[in-house]
Amino acid sequence: MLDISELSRESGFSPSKLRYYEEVGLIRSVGRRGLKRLYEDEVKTRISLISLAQTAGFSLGEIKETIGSEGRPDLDGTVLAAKADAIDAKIKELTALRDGLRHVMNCTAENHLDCPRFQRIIRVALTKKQVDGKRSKKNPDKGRRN
Amino acid sequence: MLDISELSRESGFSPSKLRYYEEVGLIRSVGRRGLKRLYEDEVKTRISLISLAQTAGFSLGEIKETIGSEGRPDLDGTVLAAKADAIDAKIKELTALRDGLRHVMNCTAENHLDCPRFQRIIRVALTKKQVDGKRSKKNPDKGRRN
DNA sequence: TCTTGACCTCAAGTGGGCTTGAAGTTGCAT
DNA sequence: ATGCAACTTCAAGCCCACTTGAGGTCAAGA
Repeated sequence: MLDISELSRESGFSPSKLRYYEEVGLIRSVGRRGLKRLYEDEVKTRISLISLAQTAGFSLGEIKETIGSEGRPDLDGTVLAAKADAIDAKIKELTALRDGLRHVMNCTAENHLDCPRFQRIIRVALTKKQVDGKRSKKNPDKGRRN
Repeated sequence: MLDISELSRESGFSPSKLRYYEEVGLIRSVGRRGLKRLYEDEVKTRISLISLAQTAGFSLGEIKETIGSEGRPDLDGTVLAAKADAIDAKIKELTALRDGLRHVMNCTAENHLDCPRFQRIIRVALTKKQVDGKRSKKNPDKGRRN
């Protein structure tokens, strides 16, 4: 059992952030000591998980949907699998990007965007993403979601 | 040379997004055909790069700072190296997260947050992050930036 | 008992990254 | 010459993830 300031100190999350997460149902407190919220130790793992998932680019909504509001809501296997696959895809993109940057560092081309090697690296990373495929016919300014 | 609708179609970025990027100096057009902006082909690579960098969690500001407003502003090697390292760190986190999720999928523990294997995976991912170290003394609600 | 300081709630504000909408301009086809 | 679709600008709006601020409450110590 920890209060909010302990949890904040140990997790590196500001108290306001912790309260906010509780408000949106990502974590929960299990009571009060006076006014102070009390958290179970478990919540530390939960917070770490949330932090990682955010790094992976998931929204709080997606995270909640994946890990549930309580610990239990038996994390649906297919959801988890989908997220794991999404992360895999992201890892590939990041790897390509990193390689691209490292290449640029010791590439002598004056304009790196013209460097064929660089372009290939970037393009390869995105062909995976191109599963997004095609969408709206015309393009009267509307469209896509990224 | 392409106009905005062609670029939009080929890149999957909405016209408004392209105009916005131009406004903030991430891309540039090289003239007009009538009213229409004209872009060089180079900008496609640039856009791909921006997209990847966003996936990696960088803000538009950071991206601009890294790849410059024009193609040239000779991408500072140390900045690039730092970004590459940051991406490496992120890859490690994502890998751990993915492994964690995959583990949960065929872990029989009723509450996965209690599963020691899972906890270890998560913890390992974050110890890398703990370079963030310590900060403010007290914790009167102020503090940190994540 | 009184103060103090760390917590509390709730509403409003912030910054990033765009999108939307109104009003105007343009080139091309009729 | 006229219409119209596809652009243009500019300001305002929106969603997300929080932070900030005002005003209130509590419990531990002087």
